[in-house]
Amino acid sequence: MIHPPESEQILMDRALELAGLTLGEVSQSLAISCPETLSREKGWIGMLLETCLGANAGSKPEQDFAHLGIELKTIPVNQNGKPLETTFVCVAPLTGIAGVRWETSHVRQKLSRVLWVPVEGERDIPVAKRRIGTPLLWSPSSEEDACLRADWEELMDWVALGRVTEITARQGQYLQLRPKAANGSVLTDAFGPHGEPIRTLPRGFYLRTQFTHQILTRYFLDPQ
DNA sequence: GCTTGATCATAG
DNA sequence: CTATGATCAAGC
Repeated sequence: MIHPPESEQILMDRALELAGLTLGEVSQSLAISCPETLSREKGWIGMLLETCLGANAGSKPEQDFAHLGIELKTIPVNQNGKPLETTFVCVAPLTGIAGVRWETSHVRQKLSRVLWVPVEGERDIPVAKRRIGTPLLWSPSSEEDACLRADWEELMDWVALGRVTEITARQGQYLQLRPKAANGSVLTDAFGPHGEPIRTLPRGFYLRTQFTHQILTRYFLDPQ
């Protein structure tokens, strides 16, 4: 077990050391077997990187590096550095949301500071041969924060009005709401349009690829 | 080709 | 079931 990094700089140094390595090389050094495909282990890359960077493994509802206030996100990209998938942020609260505000929302807290680690994600590259890219530490700009807030407020308004089942992934410029469950039979509590209790699929907030692409692009074109 | 809706593994 | 980690794959 690798111990948690004592500082942001140490975390970045560790992440930088991984840049250029393949997932096969990294997993082998940790004696972890690398799957042929991610179809049955969709979170494998994220777990692998958590292990090498010393994140507190497990399913605790807090940031990966809570003592540093940093969340780790691996992101699959193509050869041009363009994200291939949306990025899951957190589960959306469907009950007990009276009084929830953007400022104290889980979305904003999770995204307050993120260590993005791009990883080659094209499916024609064997998992073991996919290379890890240059990491980048990001916090939302005031513009990005405002955009996310607008999307979040619209989506949460619909939830508050009992319209969660009407929400589509087409809503939200950068932040969308989609199912987040093991399968279609998983149900959670929510409220319908007349305030009546209903059972519906759990939903999660996801960042569109356009948004994460901007983050990666901004960093490489306009480093701080 | 890209997005939306559906789904997979694991821990507690 | 809910939390963590996400990608799959049908359909537009």
